[in-house]
Amino acid sequence: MGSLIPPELNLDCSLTSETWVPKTTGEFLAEVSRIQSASEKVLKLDHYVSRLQDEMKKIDAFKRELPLCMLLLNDAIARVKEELMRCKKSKAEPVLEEFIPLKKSSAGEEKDEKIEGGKEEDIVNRSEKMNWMSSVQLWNSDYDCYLSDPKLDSNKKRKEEAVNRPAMDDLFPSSKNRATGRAFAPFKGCANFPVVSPMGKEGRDELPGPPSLSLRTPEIKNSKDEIYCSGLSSKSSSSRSGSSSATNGQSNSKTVHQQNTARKQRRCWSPELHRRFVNALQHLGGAQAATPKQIRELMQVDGLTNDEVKSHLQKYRLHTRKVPPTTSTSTNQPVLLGGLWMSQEQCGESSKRSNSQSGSPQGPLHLPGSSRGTSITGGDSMEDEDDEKSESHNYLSGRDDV
DNA sequence: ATGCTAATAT
DNA sequence: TATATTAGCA
Repeated sequence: MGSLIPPELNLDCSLTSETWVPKTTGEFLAEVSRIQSASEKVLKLDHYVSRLQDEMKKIDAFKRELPLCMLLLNDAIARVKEELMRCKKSKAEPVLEEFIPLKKSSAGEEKDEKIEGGKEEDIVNRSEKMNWMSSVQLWNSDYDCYLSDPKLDSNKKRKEEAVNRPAMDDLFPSSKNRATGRAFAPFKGCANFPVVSPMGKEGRDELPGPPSLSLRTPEIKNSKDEIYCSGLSSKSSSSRSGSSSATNGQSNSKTVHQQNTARKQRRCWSPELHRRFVNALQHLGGAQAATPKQIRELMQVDGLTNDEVKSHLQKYRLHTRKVPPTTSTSTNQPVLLGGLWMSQEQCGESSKRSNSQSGSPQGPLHLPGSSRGTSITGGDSMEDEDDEKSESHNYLSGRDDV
């Protein structure tokens, strides 16, 4: 392989008389500026550019994860190239050399025109840059889609029956950070969309004002990061989202394999959702006593269906059965149960958010409950769930695993 | 409507 | 392969 590498890219330090010592772009430029010989400057700059490009190639594979690195690198390359150009120019007109201000700040515009004589490197560069740009874009849009219109798919997702369900869910930033990377993605985009109660389920309507939750099941997922769970969003707040039709020109059309069988999208039970569920369960007297319908009503989650609740309840029962809930007894083991269901929160599975403290900045989710209307403001930290805390419950230690 | 099982997707 | 969730049936 080495043979393929053009001399400029060769890392072998021996090529250069001196050992290559990494310098920051600023340092490097400053150093170069001290060089008198224009041709030497060009040489150095060129070399530096090569190195930068070489590194760029290396991290190319991780550009998604390292957008900032790419950016910095790109920026550095632009700066150096700019300088390179100046030098080359000045080489032509040596006289002006001293007048040339070395300004490093102007990274913005890059002129690709290379004087190298139109070597292919030039092309490479350019394409590389473009490439990078596009990838970033991709990334963004991708994400965007994800936020706003999951419907667009990405690779393989299952069917979208989504038709009547506006896409959306907001995600829990907290729980979402997956190692995969989009950690830094801006979540501001959380879409709470206007809730629609698709199913016209009776339930929640009766309750008073409600911050009922709108919860939609995720339309689709990317094979990779897919899992975004739906969060809860308050109905009232919604009203945005329209814009999201960002059907960015992604190549989403890729694999939309819609299955003929319109199978429902899996309901993602986010931690919050689950909390509500458990909460409701308690109000109703336990998993065994509660009925799906009642639970659903108590939960007041928009879009949640009886079937879903039923299913979840079933699973819940199974799990609790496995690990005998020593519930109220003082001996409760927070452990098992908690852990048990934690797993279920796959949605947020990797949600180990560093901030162990309050642990749940999740969303603004208030129980409608007039019962506990208090904590609106500080709502975040401690959940209002009185029950939950008092109960020693089992299960949800959802807040933090630390 | 609820509970259980089979089917199916992840 | 195991598990989670959905679909169907009683």
